[in-house]
Amino acid sequence: MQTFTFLLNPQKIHQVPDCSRHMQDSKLNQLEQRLKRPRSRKGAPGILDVALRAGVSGATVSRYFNNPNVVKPTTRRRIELAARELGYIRDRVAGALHGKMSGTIGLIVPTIDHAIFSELIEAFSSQLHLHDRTMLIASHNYDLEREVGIVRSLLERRIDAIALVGRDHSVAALEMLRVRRIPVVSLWNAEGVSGIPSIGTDNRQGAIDVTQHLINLGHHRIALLFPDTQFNDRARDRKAGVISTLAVAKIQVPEYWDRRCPYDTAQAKAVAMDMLQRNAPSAFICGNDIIAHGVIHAASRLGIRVPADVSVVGIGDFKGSSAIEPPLTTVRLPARRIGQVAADTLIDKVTLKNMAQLPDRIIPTQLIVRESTAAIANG
Amino acid sequence: MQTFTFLLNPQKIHQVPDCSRHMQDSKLNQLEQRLKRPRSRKGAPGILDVALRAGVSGATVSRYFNNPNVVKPTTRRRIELAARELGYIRDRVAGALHGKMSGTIGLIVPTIDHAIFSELIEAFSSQLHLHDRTMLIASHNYDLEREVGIVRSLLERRIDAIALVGRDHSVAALEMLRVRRIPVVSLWNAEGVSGIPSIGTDNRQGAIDVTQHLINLGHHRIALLFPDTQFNDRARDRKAGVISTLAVAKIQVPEYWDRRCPYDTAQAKAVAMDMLQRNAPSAFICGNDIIAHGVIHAASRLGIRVPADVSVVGIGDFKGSSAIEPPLTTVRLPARRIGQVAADTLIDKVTLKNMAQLPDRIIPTQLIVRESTAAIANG
DNA sequence: AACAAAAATGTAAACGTTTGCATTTTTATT
DNA sequence: AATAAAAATGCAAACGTTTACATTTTTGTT
Repeated sequence: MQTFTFLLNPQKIHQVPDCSRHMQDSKLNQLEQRLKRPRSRKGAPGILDVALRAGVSGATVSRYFNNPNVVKPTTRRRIELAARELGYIRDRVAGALHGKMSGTIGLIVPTIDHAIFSELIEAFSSQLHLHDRTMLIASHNYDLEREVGIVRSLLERRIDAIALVGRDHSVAALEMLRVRRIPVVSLWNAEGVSGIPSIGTDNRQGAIDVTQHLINLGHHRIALLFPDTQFNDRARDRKAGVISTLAVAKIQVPEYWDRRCPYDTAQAKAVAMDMLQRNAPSAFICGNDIIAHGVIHAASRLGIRVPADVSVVGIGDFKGSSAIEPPLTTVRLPARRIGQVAADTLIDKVTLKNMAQLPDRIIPTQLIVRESTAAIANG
Repeated sequence: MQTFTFLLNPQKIHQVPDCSRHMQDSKLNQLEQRLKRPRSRKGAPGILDVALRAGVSGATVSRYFNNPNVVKPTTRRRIELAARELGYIRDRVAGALHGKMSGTIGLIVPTIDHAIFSELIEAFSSQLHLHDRTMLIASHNYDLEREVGIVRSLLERRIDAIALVGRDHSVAALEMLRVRRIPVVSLWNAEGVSGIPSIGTDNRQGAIDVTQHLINLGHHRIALLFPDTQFNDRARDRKAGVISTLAVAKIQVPEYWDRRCPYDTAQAKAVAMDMLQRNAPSAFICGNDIIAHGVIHAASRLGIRVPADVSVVGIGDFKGSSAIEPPLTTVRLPARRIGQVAADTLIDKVTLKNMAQLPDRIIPTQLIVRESTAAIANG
């Protein structure tokens, strides 16, 4: 609620921007310029305006902003006052030019518009803001070619560090980052890629947990509904976990129960309805909660009771999974935590210049048993 | 998939940029440094390295990147080659310093982790990328104080323009933007704030449409489930639309059917269960789809049929609203379109420097009648 | 072939900070 | 009070581009 007073000197005089040898004029002009108007672009005051007003040199003002305690308290107050009166805002761009950090950190996600990533993004962004950093974010829609362009674009903006979601990345992008020694972390997966530390969760383990849960309940007629695993390492890991666990229990999934399904509730619902009407399994394992929601809706539409007639598990514990009817048994992925840890890690790396390779951080998943699963009646 | 070869020319000789008298050591160091590594920060080549390799001046290289068709095709190719060989990446920070646009545009949203905003964000971001711009995004969680800090922070990063979601903004923030003549648009609402053009949708009209739909079906025992309207102008507009439409139809909403409900399916479910068990209305109007989902789940849990026993409408047409059982009658808000138009508008304003006040853009809503509403049996 | 006009390129001064070094002021020590 | 040491400040050269303006090269015309 503080009031800024923007002092604009009305009788601005601008002389010719004389750029030639004989410096006499030039020097004078410069001086004049500085006296007459709040110099610098767009009428915004610069560090020198503040300095002038506070009766110190620009260097001192700069120091005041970067390391206040090296300037004398008296001076400090004068600068503070001057800055406030002029409505001064630092220009980090100019600062960054000088080899300083830009204060921006990049985040590349497959897509922003996705329940689980938006949680991650929000957490990452908030954590950065807490430390006076800004986030540059971009999405590539699972297109590694685009990822290269995005990395380049972020590099052009001098990001100090970058977080990449997923394990599959374009070699060119990684190489650009390596050459420039930009700290990188890989998010979401347990194990990272060559030389890139990862902060993530064990997707495989999460999948194992829900599968085992179903097996424990006596299910063996189990259907799988997973997204395309080719360009999605999360889905790949999860499905692998499911398959291996089922194998241990000697459960085979016939081909017509192993269906591919995009990340979309409506489409999942359609696929599930089809399956439920023909040859219904006793349980569905879904690649993520969004798909699981579709299955539950499909059952609801067909009057098939969950969990009495069919059990459903998801992976993710998205918003809404606890509220759906019946509440969904799933495995919680610590999206917020990952975002937060990622931000902290990168800030650390940047400020401490600690180039030591960090160990991977695995943040555990958690099986959440709700009401969409039950033991089969005739075990 | 192309391979970059990073050719580092070891025996580069550069003349001493002699600045100052007694530079002996320093001079040596500098020279040494330049011999040892491809000059400039972090081992990344600069525009001058490219120029040297291509046998032209830095100016020409700069021109090549900013306006290729002013350099002769022959030269163009040489520069292109040199840049590729060195793995050169432009430094927009340095460019921006020169008064050029920074190429970044800000977006401030109440929260990123929100179905409808993340759609908006994704669209905005994609559109910017299409035009080689980058998005700086931040969220303030409905805290106007924080908004000031965020605006300042974005300004420090020299954003070229900014989009603000909502109509309520801190005066200080707006003033900072005004002084620096940063193009601003206000998103989401039909009418903007003083002097700020808006790109949005008529929330009021959307609310009127769903309400009228319900009235047409013969409902008059109607309950309202809205978020707190104090810091949320969208919710405020919507509720106002509902109330006025009901008033025209001479329908009163008793206080116990006018309930406040946060933006959360689980909590909406709880509130709705309570209402359905005591004194059930014949229809629910929900402030947004998320809340409507909660109501539908509540009914499902209690064995109350939708729409046979109770009708439910939402506002928003979020992902999942078409797949829920029963599919939700709601009004579609053109989030993606708003994001896209916003991006285009701001880019236009920045590049054309067209400071003429733009007219507000109202993108229409659309009533989507699905299966969660029905005429009441005993009209 | 000579010349003017147009196109391409080079030169060097900005852009708004930061920071090493030099200088001044303050504080502590005798 | 004189001096050394420490703290505070000032000076001016970076940082890596862009862009007037000057200069050179190319093109077109006769």
